[in-house]
Amino acid sequence: MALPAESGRRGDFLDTGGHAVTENISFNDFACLGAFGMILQAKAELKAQAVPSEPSIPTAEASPRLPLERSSEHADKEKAEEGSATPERHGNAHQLSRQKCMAAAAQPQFQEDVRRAASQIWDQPDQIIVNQLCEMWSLANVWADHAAQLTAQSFDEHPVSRSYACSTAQLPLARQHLPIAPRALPSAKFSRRRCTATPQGTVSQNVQHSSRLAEKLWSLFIEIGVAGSLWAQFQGLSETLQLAFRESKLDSWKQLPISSLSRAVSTANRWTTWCLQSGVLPWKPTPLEVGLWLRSLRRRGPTAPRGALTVLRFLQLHLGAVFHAELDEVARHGVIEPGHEEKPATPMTISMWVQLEQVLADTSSGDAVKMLCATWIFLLVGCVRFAHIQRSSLTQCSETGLEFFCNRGKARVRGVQAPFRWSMPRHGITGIDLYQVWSSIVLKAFGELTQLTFILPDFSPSRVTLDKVRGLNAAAMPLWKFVRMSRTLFRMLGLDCHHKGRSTALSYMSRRVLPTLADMSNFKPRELLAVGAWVDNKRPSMQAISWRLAMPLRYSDKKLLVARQLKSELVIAAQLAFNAWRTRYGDAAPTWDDLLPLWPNRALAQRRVVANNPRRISDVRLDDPDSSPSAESAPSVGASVAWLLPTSIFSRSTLAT
DNA sequence: TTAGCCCCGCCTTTACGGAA
DNA sequence: TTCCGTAAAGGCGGGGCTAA
Repeated sequence: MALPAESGRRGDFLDTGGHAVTENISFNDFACLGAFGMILQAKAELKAQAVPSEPSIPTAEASPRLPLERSSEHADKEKAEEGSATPERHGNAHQLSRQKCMAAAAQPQFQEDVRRAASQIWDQPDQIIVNQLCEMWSLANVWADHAAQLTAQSFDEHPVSRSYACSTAQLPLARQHLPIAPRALPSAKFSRRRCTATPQGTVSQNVQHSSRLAEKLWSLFIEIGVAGSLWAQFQGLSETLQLAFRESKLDSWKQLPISSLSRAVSTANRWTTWCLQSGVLPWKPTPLEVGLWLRSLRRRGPTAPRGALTVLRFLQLHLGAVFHAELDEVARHGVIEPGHEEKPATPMTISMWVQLEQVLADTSSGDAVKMLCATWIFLLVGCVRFAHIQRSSLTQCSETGLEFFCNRGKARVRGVQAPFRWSMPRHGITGIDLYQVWSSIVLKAFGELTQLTFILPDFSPSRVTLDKVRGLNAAAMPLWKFVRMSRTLFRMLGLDCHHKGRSTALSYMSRRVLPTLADMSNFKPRELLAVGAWVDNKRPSMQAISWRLAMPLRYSDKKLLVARQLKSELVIAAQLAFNAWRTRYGDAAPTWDDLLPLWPNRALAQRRVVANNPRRISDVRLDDPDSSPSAESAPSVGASVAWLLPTSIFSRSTLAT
């Protein structure tokens, strides 16, 4: 079989006998191949599970290499990383992959699936095509990895100098668990407090607020009246249809976040106030007048004009207000000031990570403190946003990992924010069982986990400081409170977190850790994407790569498993590096840069992950929907427990936003 | 393929009313 | 008087999309 000569171009695929399979396979066709290729791979693995030499993580050894032209420097580096990978093993892995594909293709139902999928591309797919699809996928997957990696390297503007001087022989026999020294909290008055549950909902308050704001927007629509672009159509409707139009508008606005609605209303108020003071007709402005208003906002901050222009576009779209936002005369005033530099949150230090886990493991820590610490660790090892954690339900628990369902993601597809699943390792850098600690508190307070649609419950009573918390509310803690409570906690622990010169507790401190470690581990582009879907689209190469690589990830049946194993690998790597640091330098707190020379190679970390995963998740996964956990069945550390939630949970609406 | 814009949810800060 | 709860608004991150 031949491969397309150049990435992204159309090309012919030839079978081994030199016959053209088809002409001009486009990238879209290739995407389709990827989709059912994943199906194929999943089915093949089910059949091939008995093969003992198959590693749990897709390592370099499991992927046959293509004869792509590569620089010797790169080849040397990769060789060093892969360690024990040999041509023989590559060949064996390739052969195994082919065998698995053929085994899966022999199943009648699967052949039918592939035939049906193939018919979407070719009019009359025959058995040859079906068979060739199997083989094409195994090579295409590897080809995509290499093409993406080479492209990424060619666009890498600021290559990081990495050192892999620390061989496995130099590392001490890394302990599976870091020592968890008893750590007395500075303020003992709240440390032993246990929490009780207090039912409380916030849904109605949010709905009422949304309704109020939506009504205000409708009032603006009426106020704009004939000056608006939608008014003529609206007036042409019958009274019944005008009511229907109003209802549809209100409904659509209520679906938007409250912050967006309130921003639209307040910006409209500021605009009309300025118009009043400046003698401008607010709903019949000239482009010059709108531009001058945007320019006047510069004193509020470097991005204030851009934010205002965004809202003007929103008002144009939703209310029909005419702000001429599409004209350059207006838009050029709504830009960020040149020279403005973004300053993202600094990743949490490894010392802080360890310290939070030590507090979590300390039996003298109170429930509120433990819940805060657990949330920080969840954010870190899960590599998710705080808002997503607070919209997530635990759906599966195994010996080595947890799987969650977030009922609303960030990405929008035609205006709809689709839900998504995410996974994380069950154990932290110190080896602590995160599920055990978290679930014991939640189960004690609420009696069960299946109805919980958030990770961190709000504290009760309201309006109290951390030391006076008595219980947990059946509602998600809002971000502002998490930040405030965390600042208090960090202050008590003597942790110093600053951003832009201010003491703070940015949730992104946690979320940026694993992507940083993935970079230190020299992850491949697709692996980076799997860890946190962290895409730098300001680099065009990465945008293209993210599209290309997201496709097979999206369709992969094992993406959660792969993501969790990659996250586990990073946690283990950090653990090994930290142990090496302590062996050499004692208790001195290292930065991530300090750990770079001690960073273990990937093969070592992967072996450790495999050693820690005695059974694959597919082995312990249960299909019994009644096996949901309860307070009585809370698993203990090391227990072989796995369960699934009933599917009905996925259709449940969110508690609070 | 690439550069760049659009859009909007999320993050963070600030200000203020009011409860403790 | 202190500090908590909340709203408002600026700022940031990143997916979606398209013209060149």
